[in-house]
Amino acid sequence: MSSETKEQKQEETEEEFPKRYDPKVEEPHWQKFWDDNQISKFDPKDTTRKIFSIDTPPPTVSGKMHLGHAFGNSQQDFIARFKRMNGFNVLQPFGTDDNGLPTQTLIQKLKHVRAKDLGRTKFSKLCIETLENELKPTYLADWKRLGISCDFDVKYSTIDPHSRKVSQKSFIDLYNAGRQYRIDAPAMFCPHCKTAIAQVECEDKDIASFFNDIVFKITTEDGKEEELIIATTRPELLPACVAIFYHPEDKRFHHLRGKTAKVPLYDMQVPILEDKRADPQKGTGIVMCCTFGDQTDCEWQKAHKLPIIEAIGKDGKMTEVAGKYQGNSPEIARKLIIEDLKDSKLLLTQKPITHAVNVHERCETPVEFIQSKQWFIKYLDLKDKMLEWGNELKWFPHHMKNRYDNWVNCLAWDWCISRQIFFGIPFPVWYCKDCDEVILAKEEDLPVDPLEQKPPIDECPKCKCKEFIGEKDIINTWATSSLTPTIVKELFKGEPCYEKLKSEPMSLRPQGHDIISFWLFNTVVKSQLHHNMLPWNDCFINGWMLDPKGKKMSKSKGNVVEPQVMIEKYCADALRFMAAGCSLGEDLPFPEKELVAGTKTLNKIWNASRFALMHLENFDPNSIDKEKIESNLEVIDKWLISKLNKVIKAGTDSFEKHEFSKCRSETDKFFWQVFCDNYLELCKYRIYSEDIEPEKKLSAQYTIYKVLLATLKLYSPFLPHITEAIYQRFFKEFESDISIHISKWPKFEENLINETSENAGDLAVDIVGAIRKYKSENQLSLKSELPELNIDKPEFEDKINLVIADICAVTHAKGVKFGKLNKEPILTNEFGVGLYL
RNA sequence: GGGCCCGUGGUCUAGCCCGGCUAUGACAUCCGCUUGACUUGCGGAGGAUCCCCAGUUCAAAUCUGGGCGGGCCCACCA
Repeated sequence: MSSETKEQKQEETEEEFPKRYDPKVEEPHWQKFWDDNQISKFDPKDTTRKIFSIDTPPPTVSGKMHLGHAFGNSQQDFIARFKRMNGFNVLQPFGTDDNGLPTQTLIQKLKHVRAKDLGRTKFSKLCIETLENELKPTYLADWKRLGISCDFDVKYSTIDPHSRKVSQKSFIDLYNAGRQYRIDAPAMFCPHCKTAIAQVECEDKDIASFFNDIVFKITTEDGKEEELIIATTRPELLPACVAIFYHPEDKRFHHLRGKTAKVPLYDMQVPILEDKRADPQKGTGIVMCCTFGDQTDCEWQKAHKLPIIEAIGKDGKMTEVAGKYQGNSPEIARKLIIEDLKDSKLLLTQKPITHAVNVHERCETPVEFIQSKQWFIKYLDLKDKMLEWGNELKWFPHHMKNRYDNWVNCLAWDWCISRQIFFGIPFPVWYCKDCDEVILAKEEDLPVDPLEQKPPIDECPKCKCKEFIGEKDIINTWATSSLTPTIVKELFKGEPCYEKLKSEPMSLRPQGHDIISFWLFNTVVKSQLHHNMLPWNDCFINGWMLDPKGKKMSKSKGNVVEPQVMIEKYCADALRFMAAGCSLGEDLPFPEKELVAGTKTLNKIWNASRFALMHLENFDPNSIDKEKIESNLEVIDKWLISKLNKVIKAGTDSFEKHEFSKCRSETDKFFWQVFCDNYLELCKYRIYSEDIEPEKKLSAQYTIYKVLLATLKLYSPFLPHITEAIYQRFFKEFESDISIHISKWPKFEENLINETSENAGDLAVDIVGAIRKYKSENQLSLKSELPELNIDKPEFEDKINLVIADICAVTHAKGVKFGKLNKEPILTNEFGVGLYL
């Protein structure tokens, strides 16, 4: 070859396989390629392949992917890609959770409107338009930019007509099954947002307050007055006081049993009762029960059938029972009442305290309990079954099941699903104006909006009245998002895969540990109630991505790390590399240096591939006698292939258990230490030498091809972009698959495990290592030539003879001799081999 | 109050289920080298009472019990 053509050739290679890997160009390029070629397509017509279906967590609106998403979705994607390469028809849908209060709040803020000014219909329209046109496209772009292999054509929104239909049907089915009931009940209520809220929407907040010792008066049998001191933080609830409790074993108060006490400032007598929920240690040991100061008050009301006096109304203000305090907020009323108590000498002391108060997590307003008609799902009777269902699920990691069990064991209420907000899925229900009879929508009419549409009947079946009122409340978002498996499956109605999908649980639910008690739990409950089966076989619980100091990321703390910024600074593969390094379920402070390590790995993969492929120019794996080559492989090649197979085995086994991080670390170790640092060096002399026997060169080329391709495949779920970039540049020509991501996962070939070769190879590597150490300690260049190498273990002669050429080539030794020399060895290696020069 | 997880060189971490050589790797530090893919590289060095105490065992980072420390979930919070 003339020097001119050689240069030309060089340039061509450069262009085809540039010296540097540029993720900013490559990543978007391959993302488009996958889109165009529908690499992540779920095939609904395919009834032969096994389905692997993932109940992907639909992100809530905000329009931007945050690091937690990037982390969790990457991990989910590793599993999806692994399954795809293992021959599964993978269903990885893309949903968004646009339902409910978060959306309502966001849209109000973005559009500077108030939901109640527009009304439900107009406001909902605005929400949906903003979601579809402004927020979702950004979301989708973020997901694609990270290389998540969802089938983006399989999409849903928890507010779209399809989900509305599924959700409303769920309500009707549960109603017909007798599990849906509507009662007047104390429900947690946010006076600020003016809606009922569920237990899970509350959080604790420390608030400064006062313990007020208040005097209740009792008239004893002999006509004398006794004073009863009660400590309370909520004197404004005095008008709603319905009873006084002490602990049954608290002898101090036994004499009061059956008596009544007068409520200060109000002309009311309330009974004095026993209940073991009253704590003798707390306050004065005696407690007043008001409608509804807190959860215990609600329980007492139920247990002792106490009257209900509403002191706080649905507008968040004091009601008429509060007398002169009517119309004030509870906060103001409290101040006024305290003043009046002081004036009447009914307030003994005030002790400042800080106590945790249940507040609505979105607005931090203290939660009140108010009496109203709410829809509940009856499920407290199923606690034992719920525990069984939890046992049937396969948990990764297993200990996360404890949280589920803990939650079930602590359940105290049926599930309140009514919300008094504007944006969401309406109840498919009307009420008869006269008798309040419930009129359900017909299934074929779903989805319906009872505020816009008429009920399916003209007159009430009970009272023959012809007027109906549509339900104004909407269904809480969790009651819909707990239906995601059904929402996804129903998208395929009429497709060949539908029956199969419907008849079995989905394969996997990946999600964070923070929502085990609602999303996971509620999904299990709904799936069992509706379909009598688990929603999925496995659930995979990922941890939280914390800030670099290990604190929770939050906008208010200003410690949010944005994945988009990290992708820009490093690249998507680097971010995914990091996500692949964390073990299951563990929270993890954001390790930015893992992204640096990822970038280095990408560089190493690129360069090693570039080197390897440069020397495979005339190698065509399809026109060689594979069997002949395989039976005549050089020892060091067998050594490498044997080690590769062990990595394939370990990597595949751990991936099957969703322990992808082990697969990454095994691959890392093999690729970097075995393949690059040792093998490529050991085989160089065969590659470069002009006068080497062609078989020996071919053996190296065959090995490089095979091992590099397998390594890329092992890396491909984690690093989809760079592996594709290399596959397309070289391997595609010889392999039939249009993308590495739908090629076959490397197969473990037990017959290629070769302990003899591994021993010999390990010995060679060890001797090379010893020489490198010697040179390093003597500050010699690694290229410096050595005279003959003497090895004092003749029993290794056979083994070393197999790899002698490789050793000499790497250490630049002239040759190797065996036998003891009468001088100190330069060093001794771990095989007890003394080396002499 | 109930439950769960975690505690390993300066920092982060693997190993723990299933006990066994000199405890893994990354980053950082120091010394050296530039081997015809890679200064985003290569070789080497220093650096760990594996939280503490007790027990089981020939043998404990690993198993058991107790303690200390950190975190999370749930409940309570008159």
